Amino acid sequence: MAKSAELTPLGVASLALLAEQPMHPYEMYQLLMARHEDRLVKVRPGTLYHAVGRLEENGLVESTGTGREGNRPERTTYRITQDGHAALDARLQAMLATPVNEYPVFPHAIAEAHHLPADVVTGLLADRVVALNADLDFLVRAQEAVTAKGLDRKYWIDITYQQAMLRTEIAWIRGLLEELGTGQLPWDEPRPAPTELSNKPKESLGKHS
Amino acid sequence: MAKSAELTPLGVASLALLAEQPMHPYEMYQLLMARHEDRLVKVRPGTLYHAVGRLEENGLVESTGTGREGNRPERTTYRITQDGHAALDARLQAMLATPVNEYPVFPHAIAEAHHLPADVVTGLLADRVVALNADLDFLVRAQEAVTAKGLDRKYWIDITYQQAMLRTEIAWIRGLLEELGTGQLPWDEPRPAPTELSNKPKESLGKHS
DNA sequence: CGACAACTATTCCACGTGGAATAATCGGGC
DNA sequence: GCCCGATTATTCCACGTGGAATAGTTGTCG
Repeated sequence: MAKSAELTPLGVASLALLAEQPMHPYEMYQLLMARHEDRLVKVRPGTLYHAVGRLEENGLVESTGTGREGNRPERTTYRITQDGHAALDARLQAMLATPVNEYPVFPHAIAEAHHLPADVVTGLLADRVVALNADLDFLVRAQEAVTAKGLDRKYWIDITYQQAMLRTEIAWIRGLLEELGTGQLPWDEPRPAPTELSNKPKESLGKHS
Repeated sequence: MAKSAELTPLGVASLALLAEQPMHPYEMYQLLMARHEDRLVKVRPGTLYHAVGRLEENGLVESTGTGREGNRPERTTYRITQDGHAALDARLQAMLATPVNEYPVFPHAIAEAHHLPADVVTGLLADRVVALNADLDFLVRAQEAVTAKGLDRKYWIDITYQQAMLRTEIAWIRGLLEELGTGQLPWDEPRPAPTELSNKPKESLGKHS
């Protein structure tokens, strides 16, 4: 059990799988894919092995022997430990309770959008709305599929969350497009003063990182 | 001008600054901080120097001589190139038009939340709502401050976007808390079957990465 | 006027990720 | 019965990030 250093998202996903049942890494990969968890966590085979290796170094999982089937490379099966259960719970609690800024690119993009002319921006945003609608559609289908299957709702609440967020983004962009179209929101004027770097005290409004 | 390899967020921010005016890296750092752009982009002094160095390798910026003031370390001033302007525009357009999955942790957290008992989850979510409300408050203040200052609205539309998203998340969580409270959404039953890894064809619903 | 904190300015190292490389085996068509 | 592509299963390397380390310099409080 080395120093902890915070679980990565893939670490959490792996631990959660091992909490259900012992497995070898490739089986985790298959399960994650079969359950479409790659929509929630970035899953890359290479990264997965590293993630599990780290879990082992930190004593959160341990290998329960290595088996071989035919002439395939050796597979190491892992199981979760007591420490692993504790770490998983702790991390999950933190992820639920504490919002963190993850620096999504879209807000950054609109903040810098004034570098582009208004008509270009409207075109691009219209494209985005189309793409977002496709995503939303997909989520609605997914929800239908999963309800039809009778799967317990607590296993897919994230779908309703993503729908809600998507709908809001679409609505917000539509509003912006409207304002740009009617000229309510002026855009293409030249920028005022280039630099400012005065020495006003500036109350330091700290936020969570 | 080496191979392109896609601009990082900090690369975009740096380029955008140099599009206004030539500068040395530390000045960029100061400007980004003064403008509170670190709310939109992760800014770390170390990373900034690397980012600018890479921009130079790729021919997007070039140094316009190195000056020294007193006995301070040497400062290299950079300016944007033609290629730099093009790359910035291209990247901005892509960021605006194309939604990408950035794997935020909260959806992942709620998807795994069934590992925890219902009353714990409600407590954690209540905490999150408090924190989110504080964030929202902050953004409302920021908006007031910036309107009072008479700053052109196109420079802070991202604030209204973030408010909208925040409000939606809060509302969604409140809804979930309601359902958990009334027992409308059952939670604490034991999980049904552990593994499934059958071989159903499973239409491959591709999405943007 | 001396000490100490904060700012200026940059470099360096360890870590996690993504993607390619490897290699053997299985399934399907001709 | 043989070839080809997909699947199984894992390793390795290059890159970007975050945080610490460094070191001189300005401002401030007693």
